Amino acid sequence: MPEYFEEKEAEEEEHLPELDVDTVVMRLAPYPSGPLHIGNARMVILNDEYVKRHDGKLILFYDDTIGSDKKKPLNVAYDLIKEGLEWLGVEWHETYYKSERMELYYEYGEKLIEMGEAYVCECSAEELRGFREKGKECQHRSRTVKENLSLWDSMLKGSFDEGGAVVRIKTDMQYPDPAFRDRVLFRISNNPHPKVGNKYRVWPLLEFSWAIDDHLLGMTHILRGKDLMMEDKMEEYIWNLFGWDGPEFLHYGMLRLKEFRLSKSDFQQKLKLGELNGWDDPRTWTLQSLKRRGIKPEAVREFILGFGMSLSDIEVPASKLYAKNRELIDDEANRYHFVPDPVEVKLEGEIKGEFTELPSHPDHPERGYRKLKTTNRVYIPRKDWQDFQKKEVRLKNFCNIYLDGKKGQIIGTENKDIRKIHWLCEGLGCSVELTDGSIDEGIVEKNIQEAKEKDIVQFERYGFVKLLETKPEVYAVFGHR
RNA sequence: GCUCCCGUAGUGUAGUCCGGCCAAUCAUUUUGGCCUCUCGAGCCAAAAACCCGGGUUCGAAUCCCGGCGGGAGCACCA
Repeated sequence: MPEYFEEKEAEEEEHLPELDVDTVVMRLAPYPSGPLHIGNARMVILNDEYVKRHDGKLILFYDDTIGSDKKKPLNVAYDLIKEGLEWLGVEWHETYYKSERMELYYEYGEKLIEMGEAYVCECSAEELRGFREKGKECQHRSRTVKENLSLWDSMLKGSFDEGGAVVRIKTDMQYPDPAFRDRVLFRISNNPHPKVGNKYRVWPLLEFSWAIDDHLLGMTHILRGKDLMMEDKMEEYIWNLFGWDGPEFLHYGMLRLKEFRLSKSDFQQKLKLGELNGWDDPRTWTLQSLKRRGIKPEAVREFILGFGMSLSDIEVPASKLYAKNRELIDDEANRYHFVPDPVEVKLEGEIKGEFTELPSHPDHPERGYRKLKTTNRVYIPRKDWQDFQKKEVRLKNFCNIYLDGKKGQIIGTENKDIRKIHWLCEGLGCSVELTDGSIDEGIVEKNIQEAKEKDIVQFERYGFVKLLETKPEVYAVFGHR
């Protein structure tokens, strides 16, 4: 099977621009508010891919600052993220946590204040926004270094309430890009942190902590979405102040899955409310959920790599991912009959034999055949039962019938060139969990108990599913058609 | 409103930096046909694109200017 993947990959043209360097040091910076989902996969895979191609070093750096009320770090997320990375085949060499490096950020923050490049600001968020829009300096900006240092000390000691003071960098309030004007470097939060509890109340913001760490850890390239381009400029600004040479930036455009728009934090919310069954609920599109649906990590990787490093903002249908996955699983997935929402039809006419045989896989007769019992009571999907009323249809590998209400007149057994439907005369109860969280109930052939749990199989004319349980009844998760 | 980014077939993508080999690549999609006792897979064929307008040039998808369209940022989120 690995050979099969290699062949496929060789065919695949990949268009990642080459880096003109010997080796690279790069980082993955997930925020632990939930497991990785398909929307995070681009960041992960691109970084991993570049590092592998250049035989470099990849650092897993949990970006676990305190976040916001809407976006809180979550203890279970650390492991869920790791689990997702391992599943994707990402190889990283070192692991760091922002929450363990707070003293470092304080140290460099203080340096910036000493240098007169940062100041403590007591404006409210609204005031700050107003001044930023107008391009005006607030009254706190002109404080002396000494004042600032003392106020910084008060911040650390806890003399300010949440929202009471922030540390801002001095750029230029006239700077053309309003987003860049005197950005906040540190702020106060009383929220407890899953790893360090209430030990710290003053937390750095993304661009500052990265400006420090990207330099300290010797990053050569920062690969991030183009939504973070402004953060590049901020990091560069800070490196300049310290006289550091910074890594190079690489960007990719915004990728959206057509059928998926929510964020990790949204799911955290829904999970609490019981609207979702878990972090691997198909509606979350987490890596865990994809695994559960029988999506192969290789399919995800190829899917992502197919977009290259394009800076265009794109919206892609999930069918594109499914197409990749189908290429990978069609060959291995054995076939079974599953009749959702079964309707019983009474056959009229002679039935020859008690069984019929069907290949486990049409392209692989060597895998053997499965037997299906044939009686005069047959179950077919309600959809087919409706569609083929007053029509002739073939029960695959069994017989041709003329369907009239709940009766089926047998009119032969030869393989005629008419539409074929799947059917069952007996079966096991089977539930299939769909992508929208609903369940298809039906019956499946008993032969499925030969399959192993976690196997990916195809329910003929229905789709590829992953078997979660086969005994006593069958529980499967729908992958795709 | 301000700043930045992007704009090639239905959807993505290659080509854009270093203009000609691009009457534009590949995948997917759709439609035919073949094959197959699945509306799966496979094989063959076809459909289908350089946002618009100027300019530079012998020559522009590629360079310049101007529009238009889409996205992101302007959070004490990441």
